[in-house]
Amino acid sequence: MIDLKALRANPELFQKAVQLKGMDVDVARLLKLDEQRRELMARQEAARSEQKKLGKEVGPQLGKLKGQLKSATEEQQKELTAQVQVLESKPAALKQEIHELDEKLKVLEPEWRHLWLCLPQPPDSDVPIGASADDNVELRHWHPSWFDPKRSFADNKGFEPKSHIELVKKLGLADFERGVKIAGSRSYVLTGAVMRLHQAVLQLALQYITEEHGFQPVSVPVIVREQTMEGTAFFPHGKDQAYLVDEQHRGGTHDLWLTGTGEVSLMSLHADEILDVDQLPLKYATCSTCFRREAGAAGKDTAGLYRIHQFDKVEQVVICKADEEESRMWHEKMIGSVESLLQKLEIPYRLLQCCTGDLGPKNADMIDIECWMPSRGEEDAEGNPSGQLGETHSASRLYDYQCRRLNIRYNDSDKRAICHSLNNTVIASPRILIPILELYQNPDGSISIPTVLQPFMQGQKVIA
RNA sequence: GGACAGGUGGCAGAGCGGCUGAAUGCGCUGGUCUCGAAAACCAGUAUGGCCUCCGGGUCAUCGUGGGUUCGAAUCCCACCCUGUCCGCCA
Repeated sequence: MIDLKALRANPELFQKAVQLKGMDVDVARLLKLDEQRRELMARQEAARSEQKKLGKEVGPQLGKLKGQLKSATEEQQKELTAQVQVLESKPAALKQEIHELDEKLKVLEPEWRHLWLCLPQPPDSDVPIGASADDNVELRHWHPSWFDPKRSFADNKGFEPKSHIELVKKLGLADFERGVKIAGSRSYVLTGAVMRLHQAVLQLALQYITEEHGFQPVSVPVIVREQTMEGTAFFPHGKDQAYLVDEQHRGGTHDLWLTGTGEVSLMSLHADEILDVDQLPLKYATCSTCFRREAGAAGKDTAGLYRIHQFDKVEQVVICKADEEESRMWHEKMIGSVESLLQKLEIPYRLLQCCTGDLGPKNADMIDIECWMPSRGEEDAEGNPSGQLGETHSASRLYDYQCRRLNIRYNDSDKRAICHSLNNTVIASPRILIPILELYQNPDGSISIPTVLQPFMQGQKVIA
């Protein structure tokens, strides 16, 4: 959410932000509604002020007159009633005026508010301008010595790769058919060692981020109120992507929503709180099940574990002081910690600087990480895939955009300010199982378990 | 799911139609006193919006939303939340 004062002072900046992000928000209309709203409110306040003043003068007199009415003769009653009417006429007119202004505000406010909520965070000046993910810019890449994605899989490992789908099917450790039978498209069942591998990678990530990087582990709700989705700025823009728990339909008082990321609840922990500067930065991590409708992705990545409706994710957030340097520092730190985790897992990856068009409404800056997935990409004449990088991580910097909506503030000596927030994927599984399963496969279809994951799998070294 | 009780400032707690943005106590901040501290005493101490000639002005907020009234923390309705007991249950 944008500071309306900032919008009024510099509308061009926000007009440009809308354009850079390829969004459709009528900034001029918002400004106009904002002006109308303030004008109506000013008139209403003046009327209320008058009403209050008048009430204090007239009220006691009215009380007295009405008291006298009870014991008055018929003649006196007429006289007193007339006096009451005179006294009541002016406040009544004001009441009517206030009511009418109220009605006008009620008409105007929903649209005003919607536009305000839709107004995006301007991209940072150093974010490259671009229309879509195709314009994202590679920052750096890394790979372990034993696998260079510049060469083919066969060149690296001496045999042609199987996809993670083939591998787990052959091992009998995943069942997509039954997943679909139970829950519909993009559903899956993991079994045995692959289920344990899924748990292992999550455990490793949570332990790593909490113990080595000092993030506080928190277990949070994944079914939340609409205001929680709105406060974290996933709504209104991302409403299509969230599953609705339609409680009203069956007589409940309010609906609930399934969260698509642990960020929603982690960020909402301190909604409407005024923190002390000494409490900052707050560093939280959670492991939560994430639900995504994948609306608009029909026909895309339909097979396997890449694009699915339900997965688990270790997510980290930082709530810090309103300081650009500090925000940038945490962004770097979080990205660095994920890089080092991927290096422990020995997965080739690259960092992408997302361009303006790929940022989403709430981000000032976003860095994605893509991991090497041998089964993706074009197939050659023999049907062997080229391999391709696939998105597995995303690190966002939001300045005060999210905390303003959530109303998370802090006291610093005699100043009060809105906090900054950041969030980042530590690991999302099963998607991360794709590079792990495919890169660590052996010619016989067995899968070696990465060394760092073995302690989380009772020392098991191979899935066969 | 059933039956009660209750939601007021940082905390405790009064108020139950106008004098109440709110008594009192605690806490916190500053000051007096003191070699220093404690105690005592004095003063200050909610949040947000709008306007401002930057002195201030004004409105809203006593769980939330409606209503009654010239006027609501106070009366009425709905909802939310918390506590206690019973039932069910991972």
